[in-house]
Amino acid sequence: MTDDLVLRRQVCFALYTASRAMADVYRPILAGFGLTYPQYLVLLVLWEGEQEQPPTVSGLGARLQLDSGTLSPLLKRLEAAGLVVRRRSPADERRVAVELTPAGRALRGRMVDVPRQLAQATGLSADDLVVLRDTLTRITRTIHQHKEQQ
Amino acid sequence: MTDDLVLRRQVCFALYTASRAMADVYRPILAGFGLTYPQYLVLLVLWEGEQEQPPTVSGLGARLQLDSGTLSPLLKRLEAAGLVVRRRSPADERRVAVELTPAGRALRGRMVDVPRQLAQATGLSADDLVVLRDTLTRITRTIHQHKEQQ
DNA sequence: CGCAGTTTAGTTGTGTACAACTAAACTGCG
DNA sequence: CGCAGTTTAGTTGTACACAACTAAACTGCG
Repeated sequence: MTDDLVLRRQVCFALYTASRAMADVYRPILAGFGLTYPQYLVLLVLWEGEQEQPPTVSGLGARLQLDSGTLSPLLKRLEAAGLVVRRRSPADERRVAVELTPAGRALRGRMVDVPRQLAQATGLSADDLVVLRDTLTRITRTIHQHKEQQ
Repeated sequence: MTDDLVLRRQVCFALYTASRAMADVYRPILAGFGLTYPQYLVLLVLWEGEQEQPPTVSGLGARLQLDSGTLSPLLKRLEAAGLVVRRRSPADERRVAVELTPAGRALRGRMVDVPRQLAQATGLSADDLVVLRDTLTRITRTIHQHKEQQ
């Protein structure tokens, strides 16, 4: 059916628009901390792993589904902002460990309220957000699994 | 609770990742037609409005939630590809109408199978895709409505 | 040990996104 | 009519994304 080539029927359009609408909500909140949306995601990963070994660039990439072409300049900017340092691994000099600075660690404390602010700014209930998140996570996993099977 | 600052709990991350995973599925399919994902969305709008007046740049922007900073260079590339022409409105010379060329119209016929290919490539059922799309559309509308109320 | 093949981070080039700005064209009020 | 204010598309600058490539470092097989 040629009717399928209609904008409002496309899942891609729905996802694309929803993702940018959500980014619009985050942007002003994160701008208050001098961060972009992907930079915030990198910091979330680093804050999570505080007791473990600091992740490498490719480790961050595996977590966020981003390659070095995106992460290298992004990390350079986080380093310039004084939030992280990059250190070549002595054991394997191809690897670069990304570590939080004291300022990067301290930033977490100032951002604990961000998830609540976000939920408030979207006008969505906590339950709605949880259902949406879980649906999306399932969909993403399905796509990735299906890709690997080819 | 500081636990909220955990990657997998963030709706932004779920949306961001799902959107890019879906783009990964579309990319090779659209590349076969020499198109990017946003270029395809612009064509969907143009194909839909074939009997009406051709939309202006801002009309396309309203439909896709994109501004001239994004659309102007994108349309320039579609024009270079021979798929659209841009024409200053004689009645109001600020406006630029975006029209399909015969090649742009013909492309639709060659792309009728794309939605089916996509559904196949995601490994999701038609029902899953419909539910996802409707959930996302609802969420996006909620965010936009909430923003206007401020 | 030696070296082909792989892994890793970074660079380059293209194409979005979006904020801030510009310039041209229109509108309406006095 | 005249011009302040608005609308419209385009430009500039910054920051992702991602493909393709590069160079350095490691690995394992012969």
